[in-house]
Amino acid sequence: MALFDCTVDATSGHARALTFTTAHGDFRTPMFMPVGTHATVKGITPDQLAGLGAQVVLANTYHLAMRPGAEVVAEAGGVHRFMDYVGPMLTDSGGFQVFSLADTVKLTEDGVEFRSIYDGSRVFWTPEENMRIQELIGADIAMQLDQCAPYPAEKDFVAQAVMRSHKWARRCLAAHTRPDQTLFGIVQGGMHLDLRLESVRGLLDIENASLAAGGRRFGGFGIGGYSVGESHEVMFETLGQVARALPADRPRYLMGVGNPTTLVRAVAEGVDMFDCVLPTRTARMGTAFSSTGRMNMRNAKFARDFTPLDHACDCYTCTHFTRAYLRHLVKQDEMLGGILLSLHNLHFLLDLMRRAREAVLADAYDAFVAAWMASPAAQDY
RNA sequence: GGGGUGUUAGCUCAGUUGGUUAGAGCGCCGGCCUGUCACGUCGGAGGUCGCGAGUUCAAGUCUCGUACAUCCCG
Repeated sequence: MALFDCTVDATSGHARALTFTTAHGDFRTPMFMPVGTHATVKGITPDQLAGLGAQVVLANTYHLAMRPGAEVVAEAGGVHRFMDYVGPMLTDSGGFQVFSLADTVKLTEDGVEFRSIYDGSRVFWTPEENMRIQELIGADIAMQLDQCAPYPAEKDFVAQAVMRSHKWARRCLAAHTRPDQTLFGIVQGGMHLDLRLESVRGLLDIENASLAAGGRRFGGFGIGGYSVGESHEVMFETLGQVARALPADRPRYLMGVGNPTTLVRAVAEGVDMFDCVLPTRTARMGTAFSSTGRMNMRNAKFARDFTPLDHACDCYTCTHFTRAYLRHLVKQDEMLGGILLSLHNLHFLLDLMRRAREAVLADAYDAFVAAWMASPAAQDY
């Protein structure tokens, strides 16, 4: 298969199983992508990521551009060689960070000006500059610079964010040249279905114009602007229609979502890819996903519980350590606690998506969802 | 034997010229975490202020006695 080809291996209802080709290997969906903001999935070595069956790993353009600098990563031979990860990688544009981290953001006709959280210096990003940085970092997939509206927000404001994201999408697509890297456009529009569908149409118009001019197309599409504080039900009111409005021959990536039940349900709506800090961040804070629901390993009830973390799990953590020991590590603030829980939580989501794919291939995804929703694991949704 | 100092939450300590339901840090218990500035964050329980007596409208705060700890001098 050629670079960035996407094959639909199977469908089951709206759920899909895709194979996508990159210069660092294929990845198969449905898929969860571990987040490694600073070119490291906190506490987890690349060997361990491979062992977990991770496919795509994320890094963040904002953070890497500020430290150590995109040029340093480029000098190292690109982000893969820099962190010694051999599989596919994706960089978020950092647009989310520009708006969520900086206290003062100045939008101009040409781009966005903000202050670096690292040293307070002024930074000005045009879509072209953002593409240049992401090409220097060198992930297999780059994300367009976009504006993610907060929630709740006035509809006019959300509409403006959609318009701005479209302008930036056009310029990103035009500026993107690296042959071994593909670019994903991003759908915005908050919780408004009309804006969402308008956003999808806008991206497809931009793509068609680009192709007509001999330019590139989007390798896939991010669905941004969800999981920003709204309830799950509010998201699901529009998510399926938005996902299915996107081209069926390319991956749909729901950005920032990592709740197990949300993943299971979103796949049923036609979403293919996810990323989230939830499994690793909550792990470092002492929380574990499990077949019986979330477990706060700081709880006193585990002090003398010498059974495995999750009896139904075969990850390294669950096959080697007891709840009492894990609680001890977490309570004692030992770094191994966060590492072992991160390994487990990542395995949990990675394995969940592997089984989801099996279900799609067997055209039994409805049953998979039903079984999940009826299980104790879905209780904390 | 004489003198000094101390005794307030599980631990280490704050507590104004005596004045409403005695505080902090840590610990303990629990919640949160969704395109990671996250070893973060929010909340909760827990003290008859060593003990006894007194002065006072009012004592953790003053007086006396006493127990314990600790230091110094014999």
